[in-house]
Amino acid sequence: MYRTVDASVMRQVNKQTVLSLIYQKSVTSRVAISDETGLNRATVSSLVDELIAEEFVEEIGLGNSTGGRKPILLRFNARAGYAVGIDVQITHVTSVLTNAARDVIHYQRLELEADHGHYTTDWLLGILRQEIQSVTAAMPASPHGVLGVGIALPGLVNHIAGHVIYLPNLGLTDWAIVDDLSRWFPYPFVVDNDANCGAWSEYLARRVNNLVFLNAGVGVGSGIIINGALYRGRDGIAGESGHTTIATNGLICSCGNYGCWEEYASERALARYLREFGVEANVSPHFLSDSVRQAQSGDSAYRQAFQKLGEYLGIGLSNLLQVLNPEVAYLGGTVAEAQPLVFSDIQRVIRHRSMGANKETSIVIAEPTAVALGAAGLAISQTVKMLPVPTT
Amino acid sequence: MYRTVDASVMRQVNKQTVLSLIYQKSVTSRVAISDETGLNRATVSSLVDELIAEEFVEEIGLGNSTGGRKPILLRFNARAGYAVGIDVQITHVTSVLTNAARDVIHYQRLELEADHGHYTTDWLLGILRQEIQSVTAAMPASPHGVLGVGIALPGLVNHIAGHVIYLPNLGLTDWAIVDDLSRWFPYPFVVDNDANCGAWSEYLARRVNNLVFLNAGVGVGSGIIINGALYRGRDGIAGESGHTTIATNGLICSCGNYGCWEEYASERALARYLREFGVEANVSPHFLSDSVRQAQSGDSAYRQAFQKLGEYLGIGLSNLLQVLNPEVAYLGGTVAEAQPLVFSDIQRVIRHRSMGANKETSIVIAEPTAVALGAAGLAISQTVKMLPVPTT
DNA sequence: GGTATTTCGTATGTATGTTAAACTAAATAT
DNA sequence: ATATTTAGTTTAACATACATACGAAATACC
Repeated sequence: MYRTVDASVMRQVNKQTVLSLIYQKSVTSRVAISDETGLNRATVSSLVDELIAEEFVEEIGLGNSTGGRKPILLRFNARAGYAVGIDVQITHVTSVLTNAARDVIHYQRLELEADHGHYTTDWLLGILRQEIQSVTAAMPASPHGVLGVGIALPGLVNHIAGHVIYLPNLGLTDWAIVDDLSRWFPYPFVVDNDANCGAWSEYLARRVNNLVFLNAGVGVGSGIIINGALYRGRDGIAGESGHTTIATNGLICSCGNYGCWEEYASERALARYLREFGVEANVSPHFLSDSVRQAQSGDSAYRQAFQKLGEYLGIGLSNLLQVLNPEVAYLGGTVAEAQPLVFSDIQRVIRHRSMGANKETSIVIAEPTAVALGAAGLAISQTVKMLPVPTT
Repeated sequence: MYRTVDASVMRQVNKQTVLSLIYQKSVTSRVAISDETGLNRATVSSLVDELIAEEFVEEIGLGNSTGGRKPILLRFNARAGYAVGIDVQITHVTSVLTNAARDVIHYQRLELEADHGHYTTDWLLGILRQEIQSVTAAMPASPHGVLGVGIALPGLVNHIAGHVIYLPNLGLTDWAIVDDLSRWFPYPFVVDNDANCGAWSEYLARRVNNLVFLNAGVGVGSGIIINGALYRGRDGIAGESGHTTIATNGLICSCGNYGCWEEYASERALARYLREFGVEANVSPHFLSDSVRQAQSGDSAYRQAFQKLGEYLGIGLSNLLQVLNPEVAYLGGTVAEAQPLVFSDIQRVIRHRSMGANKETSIVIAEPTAVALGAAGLAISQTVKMLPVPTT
């Protein structure tokens, strides 16, 4: 409840500051850390010594002198441990193995049967087990081993309890997923919403303190970073921007509401636009990439459908910018693959619909692995307590 | 940049914790503080002694014993100093004088000429000077005197520089308001957006860590509290929810965009609905309260217009809930006066359009003085550094 | 009524941790 | 060769919270 500070908290905070700094920089030195943080050089020395003893930091030789003793270069020990990140989407599962510095060591993608029909927790548990097994097989030996396994899911998740609340596209509810996985593996597990994972990934990579990560695929959701921490809201369901109204009397949505953004800016929306232009279209594992190819080969129905998608992405993004005034907005999910076809329309609509400084907000396309990487990053952050903490 | 902790920061944080606790509680004691915070009793004693010396805390006698020595009761010294809060709206100006505990000592309201036409900074400066003068005349003597003057403005404000960026309804831009006021008074000044002030007021009153304050009057804006601090975004313009799209091809808004929420859920919108129902109507100082009276006297055009207003308030509020998942949403501004006429429609729409737990978010009607009180609260928080800080 | 017990608050000594300053180490500059 | 500069360590001083003991002042109980 009340946060008080004693000597040990003081040291912990300072140690976290030092490790975070080393984590961000590729290389640095004790004096450089002292200069940047304002901590006394003696304090930095003592903290760094501890971090070296814990094998989270390593000395990698001497740097260049500028007229005096050469600094001992310090680096975050990327090989301190490894983490697994798994991004579960309705059409495919992306898994990564990263080292502690979040470099991707191994990547794999599994297509899911589009017509599988009904999904069960057992079925998904089996897939996750297999993914964890095959990904960790690629892991080298290390002092800390598996720092954690992060799982990104498309829907509502109680990240504290490690429970699935509701995954609309998979039709799964109330599942103690972390408990089930813990029966099979001795690793620390983390589950979170996919957009939250994406947001955390971008935060760790660029340290933008206030950002929005839009995950647009079959559905649309967003992750929000505020003051360098994930913002989850009262019930952990903040960022459900896919189900905000952008057309008061618009199309009915799967959630029962009318005019939800998701109905206008998702893969499902793209398929509908295509049908409106006379093209037979339905969401499937390669639907989006196939459509991008069609559009790029010059098919005008496809081009127009993507243009419409871009405009609606712009409308909803503009709404997010107006409410949150973030430093950067990231566009991730499968829709990000359509960047060349939608980006200019997104930008145009934002410039038209946003006010003042929001017009200039940079919109950045995220890598396809962002969500899986973020899940791994969450797992690392949770285990290595001295790195940035996702929740305040 | 980097937050480090030494002994003095440690003490400062703990002192802030102690004073914040005393500020919230009506009365408490040293041991109770120790129990609640976990701080050692000796530490609490020492911190409380300092706070008493600074006259921010006072001992008010002995409490009841439960079988031992009676506790010395402690209380925040409400008479430590006073603060002024001024809420500037297009139709009226509300000013309050509060003591350090934010009890209202004096209140006054000034109607503004609706047909004044063109507003100037000199004109507004004159009004503010007069308000400050007459409000501080009611101020008793105190150890800290005027802790600060807070001014809430309807529009974009750079609260750090103390500059007005743009007040759309008043047509004022680029005004170093704090500099101008500082030439006339030796008080610490704070300016902020009106909705931010309202949000801060509700936070101080109830300590809800994540909330949204909707200020709906002639225009619509919102203030956002996240993790117990005002969230302002990159450029200090977060919360411009009045200019989010709720109707893609809707009415043109003063901002140039189409389908802004503000065009559907403000006093201007109410006037339009009334005209649609055949009633001659325009925004003026008493337009809203007059309309409420008309509706309550049974006029069906007015009732229907308010119902429509309620529905659209619900749509936009639902969007805010979906994105921010706050603990509570507060409805302030003049539109709050219409509570009996709009509340059930707001609730109904939210229950229909929001997902899961957001359906149950409590919507609370704010007092008409909330914004002015919040401006005073910001001024106090800025001066008395040991109270909750509005920005992290 | 006297004594034990409980609770509040303070005084004292200790532990922890940061800082300042002196010092050592090791480089470059002259 | 010597002076100067920069990196990192050692040492003593200082600040602060904490544990413990203690005194103050009430209630509970015989």
